[in-house]
Amino acid sequence: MSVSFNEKVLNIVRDIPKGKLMTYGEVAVLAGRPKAYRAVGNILNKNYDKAIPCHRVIRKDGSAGGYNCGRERKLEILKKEGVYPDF
DNA sequence: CGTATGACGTGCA
DNA sequence: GTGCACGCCATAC
Repeated sequence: MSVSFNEKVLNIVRDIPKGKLMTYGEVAVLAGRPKAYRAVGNILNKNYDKAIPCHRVIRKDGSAGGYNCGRERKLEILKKEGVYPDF
């Protein structure tokens, strides 16, 4: 394994285009571990990077979940992006 | 190494 | 629709 699951997740999340929403499950699948959605959240939580739009990663329910910078901030950004999860 | 925790997901009452 | 329990993976202690 040249790359760790952690790097893959961060890479995928970082590659999320503006106005696009992704769920932890989707990211986990693209990372190669469809059942590691738990780990995906943990990785983002501990490895939150400024270049990574983790605010574009939400739950399957459409809920924002959480955000290191503040859950409200996440919703604010999503709303600004025009991708507000109004499910 | 084993237990506990966490930005989750699904199932059942 | 809401709440609780179980399962899954990675990290921390």
